[in-house]
Amino acid sequence: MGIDMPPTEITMTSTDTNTGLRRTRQRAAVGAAMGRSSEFHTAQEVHAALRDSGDSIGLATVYRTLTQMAEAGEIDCIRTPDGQAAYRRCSSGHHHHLICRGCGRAVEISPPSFEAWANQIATENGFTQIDHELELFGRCAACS
Amino acid sequence: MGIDMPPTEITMTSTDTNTGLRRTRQRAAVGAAMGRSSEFHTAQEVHAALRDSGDSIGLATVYRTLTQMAEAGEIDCIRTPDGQAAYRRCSSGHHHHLICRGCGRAVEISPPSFEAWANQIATENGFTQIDHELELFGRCAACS
DNA sequence: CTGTACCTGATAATCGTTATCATGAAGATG
DNA sequence: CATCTTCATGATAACGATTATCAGGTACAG
Ligand SMILES: [Mn+2]
Ligand SMILES: [Mn+2]
Ligand SMILES: [Zn+2]
Ligand SMILES: [Zn+2]
Repeated sequence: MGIDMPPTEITMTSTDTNTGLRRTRQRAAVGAAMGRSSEFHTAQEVHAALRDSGDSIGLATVYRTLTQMAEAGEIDCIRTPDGQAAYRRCSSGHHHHLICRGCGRAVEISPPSFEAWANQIATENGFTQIDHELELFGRCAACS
Repeated sequence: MGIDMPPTEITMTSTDTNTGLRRTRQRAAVGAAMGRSSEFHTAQEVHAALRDSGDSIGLATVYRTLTQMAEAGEIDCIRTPDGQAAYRRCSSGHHHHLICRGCGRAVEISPPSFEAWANQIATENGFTQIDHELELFGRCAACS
C-alpha cells in the first residue's frame, strides 16, 4: 500500500544544486565571500573585497550572482535607506532582521506570531499571494 | 503653586505651520496633488501629473518637497522593489500598508500588537532608538 | 573530445536622485 | 507700501547604482 516515492537521491547533475546554473569559479568566490561574513554587504563591497583578496571577477558578474542567490533564497536582500541593495547570508528559512543604524550589525529574528498575523490581515482584505517586508532599525548597545 | 505654562496659543508666524518653511505655490501644488490621491506615487509621477494639469513646477522642487513632507510626517515613503522612493498621503499617526502588486492599491493597517512586539524584541537585544519598516504585498481581489 | 548553450566582464547606457547656482519670491520690518 | 534679507525655485550638470551589450571564454552533455 506504500506510495511509490521517487528516489530520494537527487539526480545530481553537474549544474549547480537545484538552480540549473553552471558552477564557475566566480560564483564559488561570491558564495565563499558571502559565507565568510554575517553582515550586510552591497554588490560593490563584495566586488571590492574579492578584487582586494586577489580574486579576479567582474562587477557585472557580482551583481548577477547576488541577484540569483537572492532569488534562490540563499541570501537575503534588503534596501538601505538610500536605496542600495544589500545582501547577507542567511540561515535557512524565512526570517527578518534587527539592524543597527550605526555599525550595520544585524540580528536575525523570526516571529511566528507575526507571520500568522500578516497572513490573516491580508486575507481579511481579500489579498492573495501574500508576501511581506519587515525590518527593525535602531542603535545597538555598542553604538549608543 | 501653578506652573507658568507658556501660552498654549501657538505663535502662528506666516511660515508654514510648524515646519518653518515658506508657503509657496509649488508646495501647495504638491500638497494638493498628494491629497488628491491615496495611492503611492514617485516624485517623477507627481511632477508629470502637475505639469500635465498646467501647474508649472521644477522636478528638483518636487523631490525636495516630497522629502520635506515625509520628514514632517505628512506623507509616507516606501521603497519599491526596484529601489525607487514612492510617497503616499497618509492618515495621521503611525501605520503600515498592504499593497497590491498588480494595481498598487493600498490599504492602511495599524497593528498595535505589532508595535509593542517590535519594541520589545529590539530592547531585548540591547537596541535603542527603534524604528521599523513593515509592508505587506499581495494581489487584491480585483487583480486575482 | 566536440559542440553548443551558457557565462563572463569591460564597457556603455540607463535612470533615479542630488548638487549647483543664478534668479525669483516670501515675509519681516518700519 | 517700500525695502531688505533670506530662503525657495528650477534648468542644468553631476552623481552613482544598476542594467544592457556583446565579443570572447568556459562548463558540461553527449
Ligand atoms: Mn537573514
Ligand atoms: Mn500611510
Ligand atoms: Zn551598532
Ligand atoms: Zn490590485
